[in-house]
Amino acid sequence: MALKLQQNGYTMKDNQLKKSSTVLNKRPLGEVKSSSHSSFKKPKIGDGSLPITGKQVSVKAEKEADDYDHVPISERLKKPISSGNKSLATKQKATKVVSSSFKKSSKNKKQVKKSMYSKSSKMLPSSGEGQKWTTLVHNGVIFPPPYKPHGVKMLYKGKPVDLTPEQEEVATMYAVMLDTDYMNKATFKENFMNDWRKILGKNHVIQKLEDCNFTPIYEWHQREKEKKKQMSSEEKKALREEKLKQEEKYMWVSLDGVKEKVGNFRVEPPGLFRGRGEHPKMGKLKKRIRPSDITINIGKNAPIPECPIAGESWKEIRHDNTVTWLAFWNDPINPKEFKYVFLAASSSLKGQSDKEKYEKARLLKDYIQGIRTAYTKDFTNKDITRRQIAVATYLIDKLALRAGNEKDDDEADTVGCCTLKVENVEPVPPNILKFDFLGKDSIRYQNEVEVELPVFRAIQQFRTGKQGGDDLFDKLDTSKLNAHLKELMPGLTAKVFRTYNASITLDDMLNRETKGGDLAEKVVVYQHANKEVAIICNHQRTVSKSHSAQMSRLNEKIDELKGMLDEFKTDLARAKKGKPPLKGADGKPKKNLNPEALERKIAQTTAKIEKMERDKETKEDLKTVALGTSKINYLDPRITVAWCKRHEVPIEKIFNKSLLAKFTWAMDVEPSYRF
DNA sequence: CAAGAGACTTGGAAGAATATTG
DNA sequence: CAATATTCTTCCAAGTCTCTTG
Repeated sequence: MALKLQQNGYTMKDNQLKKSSTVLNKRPLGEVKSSSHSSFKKPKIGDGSLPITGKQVSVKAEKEADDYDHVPISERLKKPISSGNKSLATKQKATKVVSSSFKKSSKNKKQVKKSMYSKSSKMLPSSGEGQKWTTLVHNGVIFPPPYKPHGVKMLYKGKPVDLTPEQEEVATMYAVMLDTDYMNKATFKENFMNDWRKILGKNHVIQKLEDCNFTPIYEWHQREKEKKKQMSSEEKKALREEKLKQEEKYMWVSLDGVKEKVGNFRVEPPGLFRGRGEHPKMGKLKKRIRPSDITINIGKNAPIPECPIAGESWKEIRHDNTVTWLAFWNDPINPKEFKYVFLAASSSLKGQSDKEKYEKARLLKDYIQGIRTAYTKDFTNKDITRRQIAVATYLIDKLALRAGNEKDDDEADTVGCCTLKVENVEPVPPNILKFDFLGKDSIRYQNEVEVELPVFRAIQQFRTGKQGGDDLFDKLDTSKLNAHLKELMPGLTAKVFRTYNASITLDDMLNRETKGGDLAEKVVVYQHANKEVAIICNHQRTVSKSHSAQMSRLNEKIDELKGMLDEFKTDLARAKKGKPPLKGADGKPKKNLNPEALERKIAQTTAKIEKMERDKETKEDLKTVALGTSKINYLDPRITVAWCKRHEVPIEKIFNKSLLAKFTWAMDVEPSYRF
């Protein structure tokens, strides 16, 4: 089994989370990197651009393997495993496991020769508490290119204005957003103008936004976009490769000697802050980040990345192996907060904690009965805090609400469970609760649920004597709630319920609803379960601009097919009597078909209509539901993998390339796995 | 224990790439 | 094969939760 997990050069022991209290220690490094596994670590490091010192890792760089990364999986499968290139062979193997449709897992278990690159000797199994890595080598971050002035003049009171490049840059940020909804937001415009004015200077010609006309710049930008689109695919490709070449060295790190992908190695470019919902800071200028804003975290013996901007230097270098970030800078919009550079989701570090997340959720399975019994009992506890904790936990469990931390006044006004306001929950006798609030990302949550009478009464009572804007749970916050949850189960927090409920729902539905049928039908079963979870978690998306047009086009097509069907039917009736078919709608005579042929046509058309009706229905059904978020964050991939194995569904039907990479750790699960 | 710093996961939208269709 | 629809990827905002400090 272990051999199959090499993509990231690591394996994980099953059941790292046992029911003991030690379980929740962050990363049992010793276990993860036990020497028996580490000898199979993908030895690929360096690639020549990562300057790895002998001290860091005693492995030679292997260049060739990299190009291989860009070969599609299907292509890779065709190539024979080259025994001459170890890293290539290893990689291939890992890929094969991922992409094969579980024909026979033992086939993939061919022994890999013990690698000379084994690092078991330096994998100190006793790595300390909270330690995330031993060696870390990377090249820092890449900066967006400096601003290139275009010289297109905007108008002020109808007259062209000269702007310095700095002023023009900010004007262009605004002009480019002329066709967005932000133009209808007074806050956005005001914040923008305040920040732009600082750059224009006090006595600039431009004083009022209302007198500005950005359309020349907007139109210039549209033309540029069009130009880019019209570029021949050959030079598009050349451009892409050029970019890739530049970024190549920033894309990878060597973590404990293993080559891993970086997530966001590009420093965020300057722009206007696009806050969601009614964010008080929307439109503010997000200033350019310079090297002197950036703190780098890197292994002690690794060379300090060269600062990519000549004459400038990093703010600080740290060697903190208790964290996973490679770099951070302060968010220019909210300087109290940080922007981190982390490894990609496909990295072992992320995979490791992802697995731990699901193991914790599975642990909740064993406690959930007791927890539910306990909070049900507490619905009527005479201690109001206990009562509020009970009801809040109930809502988090039953409705998959988020915890609801306190928010500052300079953020959008959204709520979660603990921050629900009286006006967000309306009790409708006898026992219905009507929820209506803005949650994360200002996504609206609207739901009417029937609840147990004690819950209903408790909510009524929490509301009495309060204003609409007052906290429903006035005795509660997330830290109190989580502190309580931790007493019920080690490591339990509010968000675990979301993971648990999402995954258990998937597992349950897949196992109840898979009834055989063909591949397509099974995929539909999966999508149906996926949709159910997305609804529970309130994962929404805005309906696409062209949705209604698409729907009416579908309707037209269906009508057209129905017309054809009618024609076939009359023709059939006539053919049975030996008469020729009527002329078609276009007036042209039709081929004289025999009744059997017409019967077939009718059957075909009927099937086509039915399929289109179904497609139409699912399309309408899913127009506001986002399936991706739950797939990425809430559904234990092992449920999916095991189900695919049991029902001979190729995993690629469910997971795309990135998900396959993200979930390598889940690929060798037993077909019998249940959440 | 309240507030704040810090680090990490989760989220929808926009843009890019790819597949489908007319 | 161009236009359109779908899917994937990137972007970065917005959450959760822990730990430290006073």
